[in-house]
Amino acid sequence: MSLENVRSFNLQRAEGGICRTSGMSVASCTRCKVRALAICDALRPEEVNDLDEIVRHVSLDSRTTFIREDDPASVVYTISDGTVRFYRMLADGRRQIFGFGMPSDFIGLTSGGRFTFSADAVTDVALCRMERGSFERLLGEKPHLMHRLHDYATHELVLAQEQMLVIGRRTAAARVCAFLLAMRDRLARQRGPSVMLPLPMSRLDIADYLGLTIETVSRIFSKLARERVILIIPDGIRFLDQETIRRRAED
Amino acid sequence: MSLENVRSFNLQRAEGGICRTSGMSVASCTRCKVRALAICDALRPEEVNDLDEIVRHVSLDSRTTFIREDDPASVVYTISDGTVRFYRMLADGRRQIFGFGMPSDFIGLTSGGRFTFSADAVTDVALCRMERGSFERLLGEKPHLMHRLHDYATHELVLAQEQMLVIGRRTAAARVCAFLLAMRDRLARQRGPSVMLPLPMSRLDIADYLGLTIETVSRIFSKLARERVILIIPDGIRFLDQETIRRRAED
DNA sequence: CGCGGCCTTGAGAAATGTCAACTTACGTGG
DNA sequence: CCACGTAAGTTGACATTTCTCAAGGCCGCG
Repeated sequence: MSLENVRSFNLQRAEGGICRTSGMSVASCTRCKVRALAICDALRPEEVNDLDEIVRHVSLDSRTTFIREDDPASVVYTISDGTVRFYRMLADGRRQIFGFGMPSDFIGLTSGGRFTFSADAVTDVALCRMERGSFERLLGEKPHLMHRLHDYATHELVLAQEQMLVIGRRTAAARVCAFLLAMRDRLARQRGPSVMLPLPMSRLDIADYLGLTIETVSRIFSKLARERVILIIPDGIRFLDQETIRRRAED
Repeated sequence: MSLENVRSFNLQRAEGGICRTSGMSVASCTRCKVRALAICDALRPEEVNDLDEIVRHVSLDSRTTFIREDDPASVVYTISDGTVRFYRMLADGRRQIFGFGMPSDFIGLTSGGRFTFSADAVTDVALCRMERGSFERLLGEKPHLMHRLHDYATHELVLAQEQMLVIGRRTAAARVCAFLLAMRDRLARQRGPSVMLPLPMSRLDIADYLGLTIETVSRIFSKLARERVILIIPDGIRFLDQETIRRRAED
């Protein structure tokens, strides 16, 4: 391991902790395209107005860091568009990405009043921002929302445990294949099944999610492409032989 | 990686899914020693009777498997005594332990109606068992309990992410040191600080928790002992130089 | 006293990381 | 529109960590 693991992440800084508000941001939750998948779905149509009261729609440029580890967790978000990465870093620059947030994902499960992770926009991103106080008041009034949030947290826990298994006990090639399948399944739930898989995150992001180096990830992508299991296209891949990927994900 | 990763885990089987009921099992939640640390603490003293109505106290011999992956998640538990391991296994015998359950821990955060992990008693164990239906009814009646459970789930998620960082980005020695410190802190919350750390789980369990092999864990324990950083004692260790362990946990 | 389970240690193998060079893609300014 | 500069990705050669396999030690229990 190199002593100083210096890497340039080339990040923007979100001004004053809040991000520029986009022109699109006045849209109402009523017309939200991802509501059915988000925790907001727990509210009945007539309750959605209560959401509009506390939501501020914000847009972030790609590479913007909008949550920093140890920040007071005074806001929560729902992602309405784009991809986000959640991570922690070690003093020497090593980074572990905990997951990628996609539209409908909730951001704000924290313990002890502070964020235990940082978050950046991987692509341009649109978020619904709520003050934590307002959100918790709403939770108190709407048991269904509380219940839905708890289900979400539990699901995230199951995913985190699955990822522990992937990182702790699978070979490098299996991790990459498991990642591709998990991303495909996630996207399918949003937009239906497809052999095209957009991958907005970089190889370095994938490496830091899987506990590998960028070179190892790159070699495995190349090998899969050479064997005609996937086709590498700009910002994504196309699945050519899903059965082989499924098999490799087990190793 | 060996093709067949055969290991003998030497397990008992819990009869009929339920375990022998011990003589001690009639004790009431009112006198429970771990209630203050468990989610039950969310209930006011006069509400604890509602718990007694739905709790069955059960005892398990060490090595008993009492939850199997994919079982319908029809019960939940709180651990009142002993140590439990939670894990998933791959087809070839590789195992990832997600965590060790200790007194006051809740068991039953599941998504989709089935357990996504297995659980064994590491030591003899005492559990409070509740039918999931009864427990969820209670949750519905007691918003404070629901809130407390959600906090518990969120905390578990934060711990799982921390463990992802440990497994994905730390060296073998750092993983072992981080494990020792985490176990110490956890025990300290229960019984106050101590330089004595009992380790009821085997080296194999520790290896499967840290994504390492038993040999690697053993070598690191030996090295720490040779350097007088820890003292290895039967079923545990004694900390001799905590500063060094803290430093090593960062590598 | 002997057996089985767990732990330890050593030697060599394998997987993955490191370092360095090179290619490709893309946006910007001349 | 081209040329350049930068960031991202790829590939090769070599280093290192961790794993694998094998042997032996320790200890509690029948």
